[in-house]
Amino acid sequence: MPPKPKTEEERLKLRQLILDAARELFVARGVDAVTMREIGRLIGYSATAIYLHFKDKDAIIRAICDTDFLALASGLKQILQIADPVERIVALGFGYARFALSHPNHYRMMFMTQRPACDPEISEVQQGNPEQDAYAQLKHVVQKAFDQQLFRPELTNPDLIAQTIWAGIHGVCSLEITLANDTWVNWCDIEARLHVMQQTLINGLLRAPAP
Amino acid sequence: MPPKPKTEEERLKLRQLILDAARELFVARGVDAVTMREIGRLIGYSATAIYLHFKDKDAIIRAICDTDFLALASGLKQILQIADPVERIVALGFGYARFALSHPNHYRMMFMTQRPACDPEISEVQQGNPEQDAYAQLKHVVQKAFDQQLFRPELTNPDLIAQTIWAGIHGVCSLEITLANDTWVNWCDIEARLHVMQQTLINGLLRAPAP
DNA sequence: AGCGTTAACTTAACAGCGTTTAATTAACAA
DNA sequence: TTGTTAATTAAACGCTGTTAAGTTAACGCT
Repeated sequence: MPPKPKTEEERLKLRQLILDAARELFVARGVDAVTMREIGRLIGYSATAIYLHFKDKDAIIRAICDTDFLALASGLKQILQIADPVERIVALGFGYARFALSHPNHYRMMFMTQRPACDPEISEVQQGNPEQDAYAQLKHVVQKAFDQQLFRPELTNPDLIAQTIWAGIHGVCSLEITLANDTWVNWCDIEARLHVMQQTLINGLLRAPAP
Repeated sequence: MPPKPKTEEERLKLRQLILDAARELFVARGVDAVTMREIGRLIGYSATAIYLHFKDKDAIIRAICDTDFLALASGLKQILQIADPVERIVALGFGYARFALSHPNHYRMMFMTQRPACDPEISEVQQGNPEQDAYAQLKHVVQKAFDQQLFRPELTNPDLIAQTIWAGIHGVCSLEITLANDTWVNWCDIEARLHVMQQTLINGLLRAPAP
């Protein structure tokens, strides 16, 4: 409604209000289907008011992604405490997949559309910090297993191993998200697909065959 | 420019002209960035002329996808003649990946955005025909290897195996397409990633360890 | 107290989008 | 020669993200 100098706290509160509304709409119907005017309407402001807090729509998306990268990493954090290195990798994969499949529109936004470069200057996520960066978690866990020489001897690059695991899980999840409702393919149950992928990655990467 | 009753042949020619122009633009800059007016301009017609041949933009996309599904399957067809069943699966994976990585915008259109349901009524691609359907090719090749009991005994569903292979290759390609320019991850060489994924799938799925 | 400045916010407007409607034009059939 | 009709376009609609130009109310200053 009316203009009144706001404290920094109030400004942040409105910023968060915008983010929450945008996230809610994005998650429900996808980024492209949501309009600025709609976000404004939901929080009781005009669309242009949003531009006082975000440069453009992409900035909102980036900010949400940032938060969600943190949320993803945070959700996986406890898995790092599993003792067995192999079990830990598998658990990380399942945790990641659960996130992807239960927040498909989030996941699409984060990993299935080229993000606007996610400027590290701006991003609050500390790249490489396993507390905040899910890829760093995976890499850390893979490195531990690598140090114990659990992988096949021809695999000499832990990064390559981590990226292969990621790609495998991501492949299952992203195909599910984009083509689940496609009649073209006679899809098997998603849980089964995920499980077989996990087993295949383990069997294919580890030195000793799984019990 | 002007109006003159056209033969069916001429109509098809213009239809194809539209498709070719649209494909060129789509491939170069992605579906979303290309406008109807732009397609029209490229072929020397107004934007609205397109609507005499296609219901809407989605219809163009569908038609192009259809053609490209055929092109993909056709490009992979010769691989089916490889004798060794394992070698054949690997070659199919590489062929598929080569298509994805050398036509990223095509691939994005075909496998990374939920297509408008690709009505089988309209589609000219014969679903399940290995001559025309790349997934049918994979399934066929996997089935052959399955019949020879090359896969691990716990893998009792050939569909599940095929879908795992697809997901693995797709995971590598789609991550590359969407996140290659992302500074977040310290990406290994794409060829290396692809190769390790192939090897992992083979090692992880096959009964006997690879030589 | 009154005046200017300024922050917060809105309305109006712009350029562009996909698409629809209405108008134009040229060739054919009668 | 006149209608009819197919091919095409220009104009318009409602939408988008975004910008420019107001409007309004609170504050600091004289």
